[in-house]
Amino acid sequence: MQNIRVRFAPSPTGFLHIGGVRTALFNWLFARHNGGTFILRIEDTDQTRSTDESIQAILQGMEWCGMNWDEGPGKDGAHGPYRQTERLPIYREHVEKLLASGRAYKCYCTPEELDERRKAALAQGRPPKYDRKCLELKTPPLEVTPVIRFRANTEGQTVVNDLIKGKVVFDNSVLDDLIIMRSDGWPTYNFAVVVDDSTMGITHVLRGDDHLNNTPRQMQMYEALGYQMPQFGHLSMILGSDKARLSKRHGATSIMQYKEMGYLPEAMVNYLVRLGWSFGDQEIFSVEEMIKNFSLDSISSAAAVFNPDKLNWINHHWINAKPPEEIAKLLLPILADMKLAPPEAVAGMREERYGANAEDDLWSLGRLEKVVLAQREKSHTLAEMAELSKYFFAEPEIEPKAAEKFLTAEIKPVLERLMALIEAIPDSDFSHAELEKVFHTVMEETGLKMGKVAQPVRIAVTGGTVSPGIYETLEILGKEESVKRLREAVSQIH
RNA sequence: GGUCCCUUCGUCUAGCGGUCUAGGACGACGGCCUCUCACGCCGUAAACACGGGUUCGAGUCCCGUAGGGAUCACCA
Repeated sequence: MQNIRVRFAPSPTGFLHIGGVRTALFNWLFARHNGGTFILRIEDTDQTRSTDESIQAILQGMEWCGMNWDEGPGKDGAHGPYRQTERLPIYREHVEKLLASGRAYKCYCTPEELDERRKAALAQGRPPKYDRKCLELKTPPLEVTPVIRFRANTEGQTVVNDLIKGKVVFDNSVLDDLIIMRSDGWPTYNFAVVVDDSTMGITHVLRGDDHLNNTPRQMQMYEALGYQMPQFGHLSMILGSDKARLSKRHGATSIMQYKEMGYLPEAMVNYLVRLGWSFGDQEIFSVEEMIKNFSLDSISSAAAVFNPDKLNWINHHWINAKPPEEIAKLLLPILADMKLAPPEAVAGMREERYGANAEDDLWSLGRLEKVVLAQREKSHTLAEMAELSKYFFAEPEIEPKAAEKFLTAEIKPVLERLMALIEAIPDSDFSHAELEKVFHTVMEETGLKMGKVAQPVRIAVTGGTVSPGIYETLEILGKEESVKRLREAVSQIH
């Protein structure tokens, strides 16, 4: 079998989009499954819209998702360069070839003229195709810098044997002579992709199905250039809840926004791979499982609606499946962003000195891990986990409604007794087991049930009615802090 | 508007002519568990867009219709 070479070719005109990530992912999985080569190419011929910032965002996004490229920016291969702006001589050379063979010609029509004629055609109900005015032009106007057009074959049909959509037939009469090089000397998309994909030895072009209509014209260029045709596969789009193409108004669309909201790359990739691809009834996939089982023929050809609820569920799964220590390391910067941890704590962690010493350090890795263990089953995102864990890192404010209901005069002596018993626990033995004994003692003495005792304590130490198990909560807070908060709460009861 | 693509529960999907009284998952609802919230477990409701063919037999093949999407730039 031939060595498979695929590519992801984003244009750096914004942030890396969720849809782009899925396209990249399918290419990457296809390459990895088949032991092929995955290439990252930057399509930045539109100088007015491309930015270096966007390139960085793309590289970051790819790296965060764990999609490594074999050739591309920072990874030179035999087929570079991998930025279109660095490939100008290659495009020029190919244009010359087409000009020489008569498959391309210069066109002196101005954008204004073209626009006018397009509108006129549309008004008369005719397709707005270029009229080939300049094809046989004898005396070119000197004051106009020409563009180069590809001379399309408008006879017969072009058949795309698409890997995903199946056989798609186009009448060549729908094609027109499109511009392949602009007056500023830069190639346009349809031409640049063909040149790049051929010269980079791409064997399979897997891209969004918004490109399906471009395929017949690109196929003609392969022919005209004498290049071997790759196989095409067109992936369906990702839609928003209203079935319109996913965009900002549906919420976050940049992959790095998801990182900031506390989604794990494992979850994003897992969610995205299941959007349009399936493997029996399996929902949860590790990257290894995806690579092992990935196949083009189980890709759906229908568009899929992006569902945040399911993403949350998958993220929840991976938060619980990943080692707590790693989650703890990811949680800390988020706490810092929320002003619940000092920047030094984050810096300390990066230096790996962190958590080695102080037991009383609120942000030690060990303590953070306990928080993770206590909160992860109720967290859909790391941001949510941080939000739920506020009271472990700062004094809580007690919710008035909860205080009114649970911190009553009747419960005051119970809390006082409990506090005394907690204080009597030796520092060295302040554990789940000892706390349990204390609670049971109080319950026996008072005849109260667990719920009657636990809930006031919970409110006293966390400020609210929701927290992990009360023993875990107190243990994480530590003896001193627990007693302090209880005392404070009791003193508020009159 | 032309061309192209798509159409199974609200959503992601299984299904590749008989095993479909259509399966799984998210979400919803109900219950169990329980110190709160969750998790977990059990259960319920929920779909083959419509109409014609082909066939002994169609969710599965073909053709229409409808609906949705994409595309028609000196953007990619």
